[in-house]
Amino acid sequence: MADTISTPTDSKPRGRPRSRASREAILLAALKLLIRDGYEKLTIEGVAREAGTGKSTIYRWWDGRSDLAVEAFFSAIDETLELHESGSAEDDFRAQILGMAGQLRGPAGRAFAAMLVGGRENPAVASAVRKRWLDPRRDWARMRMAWAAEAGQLQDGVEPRAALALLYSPLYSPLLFGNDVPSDKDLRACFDLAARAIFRR
Amino acid sequence: MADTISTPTDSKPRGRPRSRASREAILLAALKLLIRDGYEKLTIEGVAREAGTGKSTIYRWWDGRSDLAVEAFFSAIDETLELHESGSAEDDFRAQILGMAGQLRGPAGRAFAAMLVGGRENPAVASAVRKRWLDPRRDWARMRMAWAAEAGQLQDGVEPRAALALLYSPLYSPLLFGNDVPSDKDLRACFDLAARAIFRR
Amino acid sequence: MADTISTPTDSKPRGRPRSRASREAILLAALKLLIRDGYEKLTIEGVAREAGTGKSTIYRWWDGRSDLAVEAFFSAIDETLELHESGSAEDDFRAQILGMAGQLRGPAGRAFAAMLVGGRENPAVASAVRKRWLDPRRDWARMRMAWAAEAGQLQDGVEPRAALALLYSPLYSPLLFGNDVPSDKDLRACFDLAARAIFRR
Amino acid sequence: MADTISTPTDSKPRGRPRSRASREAILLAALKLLIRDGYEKLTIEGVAREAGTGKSTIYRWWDGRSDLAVEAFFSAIDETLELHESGSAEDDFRAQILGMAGQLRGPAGRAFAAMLVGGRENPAVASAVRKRWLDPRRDWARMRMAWAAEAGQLQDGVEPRAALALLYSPLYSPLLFGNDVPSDKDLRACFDLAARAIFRR
DNA sequence: GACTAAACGAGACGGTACGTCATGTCTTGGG
DNA sequence: CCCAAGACATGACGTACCGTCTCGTTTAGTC
Repeated sequence: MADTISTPTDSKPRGRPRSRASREAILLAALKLLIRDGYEKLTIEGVAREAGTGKSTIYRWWDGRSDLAVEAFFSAIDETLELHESGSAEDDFRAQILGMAGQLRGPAGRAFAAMLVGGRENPAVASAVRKRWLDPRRDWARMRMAWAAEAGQLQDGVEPRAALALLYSPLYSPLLFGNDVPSDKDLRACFDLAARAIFRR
Repeated sequence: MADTISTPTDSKPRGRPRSRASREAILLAALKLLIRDGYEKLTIEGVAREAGTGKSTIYRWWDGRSDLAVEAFFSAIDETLELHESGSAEDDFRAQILGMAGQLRGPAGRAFAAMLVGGRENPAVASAVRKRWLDPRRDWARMRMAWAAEAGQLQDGVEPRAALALLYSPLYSPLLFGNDVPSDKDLRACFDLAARAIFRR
Repeated sequence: MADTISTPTDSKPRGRPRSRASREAILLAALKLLIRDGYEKLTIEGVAREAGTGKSTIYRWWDGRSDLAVEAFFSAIDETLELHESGSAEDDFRAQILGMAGQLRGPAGRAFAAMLVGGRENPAVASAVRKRWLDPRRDWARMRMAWAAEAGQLQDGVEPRAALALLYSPLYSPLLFGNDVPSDKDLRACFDLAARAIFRR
Repeated sequence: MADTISTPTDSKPRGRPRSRASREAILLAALKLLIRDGYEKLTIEGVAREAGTGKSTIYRWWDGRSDLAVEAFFSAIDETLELHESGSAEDDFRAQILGMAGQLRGPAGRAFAAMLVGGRENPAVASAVRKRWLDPRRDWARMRMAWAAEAGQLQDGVEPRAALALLYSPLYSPLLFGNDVPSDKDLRACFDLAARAIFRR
């Protein structure tokens, strides 16, 4: 750690260092426009104008608007993966789902959906969203579900895959139709219903 | 329609009418490109080129690409709303959901998602899809659910709204992440799990 | 000529016809900027801005700035090739050279030189200038010189090629050094000197 | 003046001295690109790339591409002003003109013309070329012509200015049209013709 | 031998213009 | 009157250089 000599990737950053201010201005501008006008109307020139930078600075660091949109989005939302690991699987899943809803609620959710849109065309976006959002949450969920199964907290004959799909789908599907993430109240109702079929209490 | 004998594409380029042919060529071309390249890369010029028509002919009948995409999509998929009304609400819902999955499976589903999600910017698209696809099915589902409630087929304390969300979400949500509609097997597993919590049997 | 039916290249111009107004506005703007700022600072975007047209309209009809500059230039100067064919070769050449000087004097000459510059990179420009300006004048001059030789108006041992070079070079060479075409007075002095060696009187 | 020790502006050059290697690499690269691609396509970045230096090193010592091009050109050609001062003005002028042609022949001549003519916009280029090439030669020529006049070697009524224009123009004017400097043979023919009218023999 | 200061390579910065492409509108001529 | 063809003004695309500006690294002389 203290060893500055044998850092594995000992890359000397030559040339003028990247400007933090520009980077932040660009991401902020992109997010603003993404939320205000939607993904389809997000233009690189617009972002450059809004951020007060040159286009080349954007193209130097991002591959295009989809790439930029992804990073703008993730730079803005609270991406932290809160792990709730009490003894009760049901409580843990409920807490996590409500927490995710909180993170995606409002403009952030619109931007999230907007990006998933962009991702349809550009595989890189989809994969980025998957990697940074979906995968960690899915991995945690699978693990937690496996643990619950071991602990005998699942009802008989419950397939973990189907159970996870049932628990999480109501959170995402409204985004497909241009709606926001459901309210906590609605989400709770869905969750409790699903939980009836899944968890042993 | 009845005339199956005369050569199928017997277009005598003499004289006047081309209206129907153009219209169909345009819709076909639009669908082809929509499926092949996705919504975002669908261009009016591309459609005109593919269909061998002038751009103005497209603009005369449609408002823009979103409008065109919607109509192209619905002109192609089997939009029929199959109503299953046996005595068992569970059977009816299962049949309908699996039927919808069949309609949306494959390229059609991708186009569907592309439009839904790509049309987020243009409210007209979302509203068209809602009007032609979502609303009829939701209306039927609400009605069927109310009927089931009356008939005492629901378990105690089941909120119809939440129940519907739980039943239908697993069908749609994968579309948001660039995946296809789930397989019948997966869908069945989800449905059966949800049904445990919802229907009295 | 009057036969409108059997025109050899009977091309039916489909689509919207080219706009004369745009064409003229573009050429005028190009000329204005060419003269004001020089060839090197002539930009397509500048011309489009000045002319109030789109860039694509320029690119649709011209290959680039050099091509545009050529046409702008020739659309503006009096390109007419005045043929002076009196009995005296000396008088004819003098008249033609002074006439050319008149056409190239002032901004036009600067533009002419500017284009020859542009032509260094883009062979098309050089060839265009050659074709529309140089060649006709050189052809005439060669013919006139041959005629003079036949008529015994040349002194002994005068090579026509060298004689032509001697007569015309003083007109052009100042352009190379950023100067204008010489004054009539200077030109006359040069011409008379050369004429001493060339023409028999 | 002869004192190389106590130069008037005896500035002690603190810091790292200018790198000769860089300077030369830059000039060489500039010349290479100037000849290969012409003046218009000469870019600072291209030179820096070719020379393996940073752009700032170029901008530190030159004002821009025109300035650089001028110096690159003159660093390469044999700029020496050969003075031929025999008793015969005709012989002296002929020798000098043929000598200049030799210096300007080939790629160097193209570069020369490229700069002259490409530098039309930037007065600095033209003036530099004038100062380093044209002026010394013109001064010598004027002097030599005056001397010839005094010595009675000119024919009656010969204006020195016109005579000089006549003698030198055929050398330069082809450069304007993208051609090379004339061959010695052609140049000789022109010169001899002009000489007939100018020199007394 | 350490210090100082300018020149060096590298390359990021805000820009301008490039030449291409799609937009949605318009204007023709022909069937 | 409809329709293909296609010209039009607009504006974003992604690229190439511009000339300026940091950086960390040489490379002399001066202390």
